[in-house]
Amino acid sequence: MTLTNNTFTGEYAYSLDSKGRVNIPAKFRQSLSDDNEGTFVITRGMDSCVWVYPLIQWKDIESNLRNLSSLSKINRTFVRNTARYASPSTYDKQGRITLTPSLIDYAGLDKDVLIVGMVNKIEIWNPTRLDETDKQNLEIDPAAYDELAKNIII
Amino acid sequence: MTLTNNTFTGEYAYSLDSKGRVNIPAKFRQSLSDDNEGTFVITRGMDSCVWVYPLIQWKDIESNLRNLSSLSKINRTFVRNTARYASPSTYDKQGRITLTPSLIDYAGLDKDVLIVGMVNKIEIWNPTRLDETDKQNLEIDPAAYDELAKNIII
DNA sequence: TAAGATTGTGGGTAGTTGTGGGTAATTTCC
DNA sequence: GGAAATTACCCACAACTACCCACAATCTTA
Repeated sequence: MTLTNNTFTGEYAYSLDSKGRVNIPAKFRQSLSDDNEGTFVITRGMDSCVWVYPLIQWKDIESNLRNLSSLSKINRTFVRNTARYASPSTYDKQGRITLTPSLIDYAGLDKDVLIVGMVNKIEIWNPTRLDETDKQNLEIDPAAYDELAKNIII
Repeated sequence: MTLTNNTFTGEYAYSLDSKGRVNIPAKFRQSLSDDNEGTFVITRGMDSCVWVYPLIQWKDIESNLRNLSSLSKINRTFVRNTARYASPSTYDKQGRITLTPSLIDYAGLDKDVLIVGMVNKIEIWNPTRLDETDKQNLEIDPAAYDELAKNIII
């Protein structure tokens, strides 16, 4: 059952095939609203994973980028860094999207991948790397958590 | 599949042939709306790369330039530098545009080039120069960068 | 519990895409 | 005006991609 459109939660162990395709969990596809036309935009995540946005979510980002004048150097850099690794991918009849070799390399993906719902987007991880990242995050500054707590009620 | 007209994202490694031709990635050509008549306007970028605009996007810039009064010195300089190096280029049956020797020289292009989608335009880079530019940009003011990122929820 | 539908995974094939080069038309220059 | 250089247009081909079908495992439902 779908709770809210374009909202993703949960974790799934799937596999990347020899052609660079990964299945998008059926639950995630069902959550996608029709105006996405079965399309996601994949890009580099801030951690070493792949970020997968529903198309309409990405379009929003895109229209913000479009309004940044290229006269400013910092704008150019920001637009370039954001747009450079992003590419749309429509899922096939079997529900798979194709990842670019460059993204597979960036995230260090192998056959086994972990797909994680991140509410408004999806992350694709090499399971080993996610473990390592988790461990590093244990050392996170408790003060930072307290700061977060001010902004969100859980 | 075309998501949005005249919108470009992603990075592609292509090659410049001995006749000064570069392929425009198929995805970019498909994104071009018909009123562009397969034509781009190529010019010098503000970084050391070539900027490639869809024709209609360029026309828009042109009309903005028209509104800048030549009474101001900075306006005159800006208009001159922008208009001076711009020339239209229609892609051939194989999807390639021809770059002028002057632009190839300006961007220091060699056989291998990197084509980067910048949302409303396209950049053509010598990969080495882009690397260098990336490194320099690490020294960019992080506060200003964060300010930008804050307004665009990624 | 059994039949049917759905889901994840693998692979084959036809069409598309990137790249190189050839030839005819056009332009430039002496 | 004619030769040389440049440009525009065409063809060829290897590599890649999108699309299709198949099948086993899982889940749903009666």
